[in-house]
Amino acid sequence: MAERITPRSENYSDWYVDIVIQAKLADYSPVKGCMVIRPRGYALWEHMQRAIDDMFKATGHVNAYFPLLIPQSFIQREAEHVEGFAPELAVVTHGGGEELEEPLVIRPTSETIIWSMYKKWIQSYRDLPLLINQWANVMRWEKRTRLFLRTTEFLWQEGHTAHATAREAREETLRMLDVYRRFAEEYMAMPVLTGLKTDAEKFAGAIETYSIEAMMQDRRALQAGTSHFLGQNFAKAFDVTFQTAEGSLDHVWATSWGVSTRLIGALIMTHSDDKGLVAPPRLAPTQVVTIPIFKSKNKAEVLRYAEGVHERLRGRFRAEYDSDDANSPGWKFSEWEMLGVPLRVEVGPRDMENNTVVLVRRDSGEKQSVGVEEAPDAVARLLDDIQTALFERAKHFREQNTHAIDDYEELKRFFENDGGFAIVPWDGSPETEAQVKEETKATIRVLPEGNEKRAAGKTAIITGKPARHLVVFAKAY
RNA sequence: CGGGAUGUAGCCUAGGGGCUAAGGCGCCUGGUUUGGGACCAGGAGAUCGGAGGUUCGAAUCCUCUCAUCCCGACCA
Repeated sequence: MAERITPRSENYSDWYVDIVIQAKLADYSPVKGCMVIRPRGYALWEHMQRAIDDMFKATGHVNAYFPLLIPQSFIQREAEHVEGFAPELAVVTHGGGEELEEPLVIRPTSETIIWSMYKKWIQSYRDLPLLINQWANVMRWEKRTRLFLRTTEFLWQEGHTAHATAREAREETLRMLDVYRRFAEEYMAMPVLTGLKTDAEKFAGAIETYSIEAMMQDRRALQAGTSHFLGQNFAKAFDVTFQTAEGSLDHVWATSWGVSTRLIGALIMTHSDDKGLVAPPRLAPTQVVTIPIFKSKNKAEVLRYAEGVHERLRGRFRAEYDSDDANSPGWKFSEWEMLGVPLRVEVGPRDMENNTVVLVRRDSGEKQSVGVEEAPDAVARLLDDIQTALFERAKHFREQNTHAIDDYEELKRFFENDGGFAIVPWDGSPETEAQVKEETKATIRVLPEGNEKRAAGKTAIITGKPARHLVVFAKAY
């Protein structure tokens, strides 16, 4: 058959690309590094957006929209920020057939334009906190792109908040990190580690960066969301001050946080198999597909019966019905498995006779027969079971591939072989971090909460000094 | 950005200076089928990734270029 998927064991990268293309999630565009998100991929994004957006609203945030184009000088206002982003900016130099007086950059992120506006909107502590999110596209000129994981243009949300105190801003940073963790676990069925990034890995312009990190099936880490405590860096760069209740003038404290269409890549690499996409039921574009199985002599009756089954399902679930008689049932089974539909309902003459349907799970292939009356409840129950099973399976996989390693030689061997997450005592020095990266390609993904206490009494790798942190090393995307 | 590989119909592949570019899958029409990727017959679909060059003649040789994949460098 034409739609062959490269097995994961043969070539993990090819497998990933095959899934994206053949599950019709995205396609290459004529422009290097850009991609078209196809309806099935975009539907995944829409379901993600809805869930995340609801969580933002529930935590007091509102949406707004800031422009795509930013004066080049804005990016240069914050020293670290300009250094971090300069190499990957796309710059507009001409408009209306004339060279622009000042070039405009296409936003790689919107801190600068947003803070230039916050300066106008914030005068008093009564204007704070300001909790704004935007859903937008951004552009970063990446040298090596991969569908969903790293593309030149991508879709994301970026929250930008302003607070009266450092404490409030820090709380916000952690609150949103927790929103991301909950979203990843509850909707994507993707377990994540959370924690602080090292200075080497943090956002350009942040004081502290936190992230959620997931383990893909090749045991590499994927940073799936970030939340930054920006301190007063941008407030100072854009001179955003407010008058306190006591009458003094102070710079505003800031956070920013984002997740992107990269989450779709994370979802694919967390759950899918050699038969195609496996989508968690809560986000799956189609949750259940009904496939009638008929012979020419009973076609009309079976179709009538199957349509009745579909009718029972479609109000309650994202349901499809595939009665096309150009393809055999077997072909359809494979096709819908490729597309990642969590549950298949097979309806044939035997079911019609018994007034039953057959339900088949995408994650396990397990089949069961239920009465047609109970089908909707059974579908609901199975979708929940699949959601839970996917999470548990991914969590088990991560645990199986997470090891505490105290010895540097052992750490090197670990990353030469299968790799995974290594919990390692670290002396806290950038030199040690750089040496490990140089020699093993693994980086510190996060410093988990409370790691300092657990590091007590341990000896750091390489230097043999007392460990200050117990950190997670992994090779990353 | 450096090294490697690959671009021939929607997809996969054959053809490596010479006649009308070949096959499989998919697609269209008709018929038979249908509980794990069905079958028969007929049909449509290609300026051989793009540009330039060499030649009487280029899918084939040369140069440049674009894209994708792999390995590295880079990557909040």
